[in-house]
Amino acid sequence: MDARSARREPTMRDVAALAKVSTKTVSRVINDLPGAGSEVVERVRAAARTLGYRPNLTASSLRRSDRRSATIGVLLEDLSNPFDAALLRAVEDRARQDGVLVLAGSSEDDPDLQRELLTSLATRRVDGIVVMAAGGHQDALQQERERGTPMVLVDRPPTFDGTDSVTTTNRDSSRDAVLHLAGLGHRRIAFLGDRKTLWTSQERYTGYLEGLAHTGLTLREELIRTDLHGPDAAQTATATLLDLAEPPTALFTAQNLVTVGAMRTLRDRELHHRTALIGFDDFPLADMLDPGVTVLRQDVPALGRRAAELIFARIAGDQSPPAHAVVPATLVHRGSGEVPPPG
Amino acid sequence: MDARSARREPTMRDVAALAKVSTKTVSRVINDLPGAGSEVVERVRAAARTLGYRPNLTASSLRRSDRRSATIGVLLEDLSNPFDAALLRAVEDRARQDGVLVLAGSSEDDPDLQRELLTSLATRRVDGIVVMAAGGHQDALQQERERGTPMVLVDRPPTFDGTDSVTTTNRDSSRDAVLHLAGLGHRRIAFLGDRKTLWTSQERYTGYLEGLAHTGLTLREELIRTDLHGPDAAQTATATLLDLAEPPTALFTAQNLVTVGAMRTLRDRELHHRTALIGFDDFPLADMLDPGVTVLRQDVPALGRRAAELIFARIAGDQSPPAHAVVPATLVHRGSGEVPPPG
DNA sequence: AACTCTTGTGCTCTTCTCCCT
DNA sequence: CAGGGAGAAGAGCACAAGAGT
Repeated sequence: MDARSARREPTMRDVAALAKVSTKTVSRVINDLPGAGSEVVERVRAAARTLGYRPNLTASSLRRSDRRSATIGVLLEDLSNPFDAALLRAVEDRARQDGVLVLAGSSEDDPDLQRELLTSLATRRVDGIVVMAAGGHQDALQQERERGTPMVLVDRPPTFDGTDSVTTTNRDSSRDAVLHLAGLGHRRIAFLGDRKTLWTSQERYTGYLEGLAHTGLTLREELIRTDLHGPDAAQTATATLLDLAEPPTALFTAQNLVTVGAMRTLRDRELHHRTALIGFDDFPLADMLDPGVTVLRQDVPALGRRAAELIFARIAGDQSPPAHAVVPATLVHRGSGEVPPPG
Repeated sequence: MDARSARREPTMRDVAALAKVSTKTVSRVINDLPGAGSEVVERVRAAARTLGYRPNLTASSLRRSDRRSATIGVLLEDLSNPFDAALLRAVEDRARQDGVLVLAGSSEDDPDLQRELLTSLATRRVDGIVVMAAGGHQDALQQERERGTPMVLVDRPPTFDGTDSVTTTNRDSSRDAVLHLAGLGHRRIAFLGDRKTLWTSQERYTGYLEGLAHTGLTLREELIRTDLHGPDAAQTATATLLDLAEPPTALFTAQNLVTVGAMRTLRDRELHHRTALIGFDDFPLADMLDPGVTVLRQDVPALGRRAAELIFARIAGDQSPPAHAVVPATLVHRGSGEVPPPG
């Protein structure tokens, strides 16, 4: 096979020449537009088939009046993260309905990298962008938005006006988790969260505070650990908490990897049946552990679906005021969150 | 903000007009080509900035002689699967070095859907395609390849000639797992695999057979369970195995979800400390279970990296004979694979 | 050397011609 | 000859290559 021979892709002109019609007629046949007799249609189809002609969407979108690229951009934090991956998949499913493909990118939560990816998408003239905003300023996003690019923010809301978003009930669900623990009699409930710059972290922390307030518990600074980036940090932070004179009897871990780190320490100290634990975000096999891990489960597919619906509505010309959809998370009881306080 | 006003994207002509130069000069400045005086360069840059000009890559690639779209396609089975997601991410990282973006799609292991995605990529004139071939015939892949599109198959090899591939040591590693179990004295080792049509399944089964043969164990048909699609099927299949008059003392589960299903049944019957288990493919928290799950770990990032290197080499014009890279999987001992046979 | 002009890329849109009732 | 539909011709989309000034 000499597949790499410089065999030029056949063009409409080639098809037109073979079928002995004008290129415009070929265009009509290819795009199923009226104005071509059935005999001509057949001739053109046959010519296209023998030449192996395939339309060039980039050339087409350049000329067409709607100027659509039939492509959207999806900028997440890390495509290899299961949460992000599920999100991407949900968007892809919706996009396929419209024959739209998805350009995917990982911003690494770095505003500079996000800006680069953004311009990269812009030069390709994508029809719209679904984006998990990187921490820090959203200048690049706002600029892009103000140029008129349809945009939906997912998982984190925009810090500027006029843009749709889809988020989870971070605050309310966190409060519910604390209420659940307090309802069992826990009075010393620790909070373990990751980077404070993340909007989701802040919301979950606020929800934690609301939970304490609702039950009349007093905030103890020594039970708060934040900026835990990754399971290792969470592991040592948990150890520190347990070494307190009055250690917590329950832990609320506000992120996936933090939950894992906390679990490791509880296990190491054989406390996993004596210290309660509720984590934000579900993870595989959470039910197989001993005890099963009680979590707040986000409806990730719904998050992605909603974001996709919004972006395609905007692309289709929807002019309604910005929507800020909120998808509820649910408390999944598996055991670790139902451990009562000692005594 | 009236972001959606039909403000036309500024073109090179607009910039040229404002800077009072020809479009070609603008082109030179934008692409950092020589032949523009420093004073003119500044004038053009300023004009581009005030207009908010951004080059149109689709128009550019149409005209340029290399005709690159600076975009590649990545077709996997399911982007929300952690394995696929890690692969995508690895390819993306490599692509970023070349300023290339990634069009991602899920084929659902459906040849028809794969063909659709393939033509969708083709109409966008991607520079190359990394693809996890769907089961069944690879006609569409072969056709696309024969048109000259650079292509690399990942995780599964091509059934046609002239195309690069990157796979894991499915067979050898499976054999090693069986040898490991046999070395502990196990004589009744069961095989649980998923869809037989999958190349990886077949390879792992063959490795299992080789392992038996190397240690002089006889194949027992009743210890073979295949076509287990998902954890539920694996769970019941495991139950059936354990109900045999002479049940297996060790299980080799040839896929992720099958491993999970088998574990559930072992747990339900309190056999997880008495029946050995080795699974193919690592998964999060495998070390947190009791006992830790011994697995064959694939080096997914390496798989993706290798695939990306190959596709970019081909895009750059590499004409060397097709490469078939094989990335080794490693046996990670965590306990479940080290359970000795009873007695 | 520094710049401009013209042409061409694959396709679609608008305008126009032709031919048949 | 009016009317209409099938098809052709040419311009233009945003940009780049090459020859020319």
